[in-house]
Amino acid sequence: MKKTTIHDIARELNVTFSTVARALNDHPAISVATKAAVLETAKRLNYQQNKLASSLRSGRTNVIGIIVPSLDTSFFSSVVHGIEKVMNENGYSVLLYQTGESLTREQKGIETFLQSRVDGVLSSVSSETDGHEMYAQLRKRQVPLLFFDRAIQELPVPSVTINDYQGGFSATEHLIGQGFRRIAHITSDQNLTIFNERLRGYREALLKHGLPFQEDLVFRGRVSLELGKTSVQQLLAQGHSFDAVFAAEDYTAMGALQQLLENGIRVPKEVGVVGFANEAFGAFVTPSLSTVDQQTVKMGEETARLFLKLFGSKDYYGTNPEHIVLDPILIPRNSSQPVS
Amino acid sequence: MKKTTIHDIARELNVTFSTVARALNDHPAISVATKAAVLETAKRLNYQQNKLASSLRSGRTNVIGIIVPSLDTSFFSSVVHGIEKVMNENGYSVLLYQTGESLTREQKGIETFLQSRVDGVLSSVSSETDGHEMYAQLRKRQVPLLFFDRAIQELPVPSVTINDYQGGFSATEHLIGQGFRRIAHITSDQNLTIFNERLRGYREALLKHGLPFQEDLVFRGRVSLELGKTSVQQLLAQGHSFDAVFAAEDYTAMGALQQLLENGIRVPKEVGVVGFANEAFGAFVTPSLSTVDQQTVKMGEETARLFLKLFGSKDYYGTNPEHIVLDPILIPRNSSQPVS
DNA sequence: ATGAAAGCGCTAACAC
DNA sequence: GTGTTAGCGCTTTCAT
Repeated sequence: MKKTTIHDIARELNVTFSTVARALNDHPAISVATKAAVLETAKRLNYQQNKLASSLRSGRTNVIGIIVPSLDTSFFSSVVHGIEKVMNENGYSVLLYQTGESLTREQKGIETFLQSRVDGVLSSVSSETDGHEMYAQLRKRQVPLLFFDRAIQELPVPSVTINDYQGGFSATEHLIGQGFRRIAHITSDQNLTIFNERLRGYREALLKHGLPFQEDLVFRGRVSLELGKTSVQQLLAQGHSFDAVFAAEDYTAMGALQQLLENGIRVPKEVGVVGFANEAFGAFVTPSLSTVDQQTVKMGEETARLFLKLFGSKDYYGTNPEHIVLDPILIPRNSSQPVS
Repeated sequence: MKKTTIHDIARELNVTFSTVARALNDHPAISVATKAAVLETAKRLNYQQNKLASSLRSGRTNVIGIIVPSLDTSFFSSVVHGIEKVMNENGYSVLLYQTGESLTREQKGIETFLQSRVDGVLSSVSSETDGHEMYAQLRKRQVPLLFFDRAIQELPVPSVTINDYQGGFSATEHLIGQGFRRIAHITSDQNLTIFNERLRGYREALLKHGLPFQEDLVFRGRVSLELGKTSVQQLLAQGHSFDAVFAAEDYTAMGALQQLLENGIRVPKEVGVVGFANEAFGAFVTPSLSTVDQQTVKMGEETARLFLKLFGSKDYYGTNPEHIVLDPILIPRNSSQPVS
């Protein structure tokens, strides 16, 4: 089946193809009659506009590109869910690119997006310390860019993030409020702002309440169930006195929780545990895991909305970049509340 | 910054743009010298090929469209993860469309993909009983189509699914093997093949082992934690004698598990529970939840690979459609094993 | 090995 | 209100 073009419709109706084009794009200067006729014929001939041609000519694709480390995590898939939903409602299509935390692939993704002439790029970066140049490319070419969750701070680019500092702070303060005094922290060695900020929140909460910040209570590694377990093992083996664990990520918290229970330590009676991310399993485990919700879907929606708003304004890169910071929500559950 | 085109490069080197085009696509008939020069100049001028133009001309976009109900579920996001990974490795970009289980939006998604001239569509349908026509459109236009997980059986379209029948069968047989005899089943009222097949597997396993299939032990609704709870409540309230629950979905199984425990019923000692989907939480709850793994990432990868393979062959719709059926994997955990 | 020319299907500026 | 015209930036065929 040969594809129908506006020329086919035009021939059928004895008008020129530009009349057809106008009818299809409901241009103001078009008679009701021809418009109706064109629409009817278009439907009859099964016409589908060729967006390649229209984008090539008009310079707009109505496509945005999303860059994420991986969809195989509930966090990013849920953010992408939110982005796609809102963008789609506003007539945009979404190109997806996973980097697997690789800078090379991130590079390639941006290049592809550039070649596809996307109207914008929404990215959660793999590394904040590198990759400035490729993002500068986007700016040079005037392609709107927005960071979500993970931003390169040095770049003046709009962003939607959550207040990880506050998340770390309120998680820690919550533990303190529950009577815990010697709180260990398990975090990532990835040197991403999100983790550094959670750590900073942890530290500040301690200091605010007159508790010492001790480096030897901070454990780092690739956040995972495993890291949670080994950290607790070390804590125990090295005879550290501690009465709570705040892990910067839920799987890690889960590992800590499991290891504590395995060692016959009662949670939250003897040791309190708080995680971060509000993974689905937290509500179901015993004791249920206290955590910090990151409002993932909302982050996606806000990202899309901010993009749409800024894209509408004349000069995307002209004005001071807007930063939306979402408030994380502490979800106190049983693992951190010995009393209630 | 004005975008660089092959004409700019040509001008710079005093050759025609077609020479440049050839160099860029490394055409065989091109001198090593000019090719090097072109490549150097392209890099220097920051040239990025315009895929819109090239696709418009060549008729290939190297873009495929994916249609899923929602990314906000671990199942589909994980499948999409697998698809994108493989497609990307093979030089394709991925357009994403979420339907939210709405037929209208599915319709719109396909239309968008048609207009974007994607090289193929990979879809997990929202409804198997409707939407034949829009998928027929794709065929008419010779756009390769592949179903994954949820297929429309009546349509002769290649697909990658899992053997839900076997999943239901082995889950049920496992419970029987553990000594359970009166096994209730909780499933969806959505009338999707995947659920019907799990039910069929449940039924056949019962019959194979000389146990009666009883309609009043089958509960239907929107699969969810809630459904699991209410089903168990009904089971209990109506005084049904039962000693196990096989839920066609993990959250539902979790609800059942919670309700059982709330009623002081010991799991798996008194009642065994098996779910379906291998959600992350299953490994962490107490007792850990037996379930059936669906090999989500593998499904994505297989989907992509099958597409690539078929796309290579001359006549996509000519031959008999190939169906890949993955084997689900029973994951026995504590909730179903009173003995071990 | 390179050049010339046509055209993919559309948008948009300019006529009438 | 409709027609005419000129591209958007590339691929591809046919010459040379």
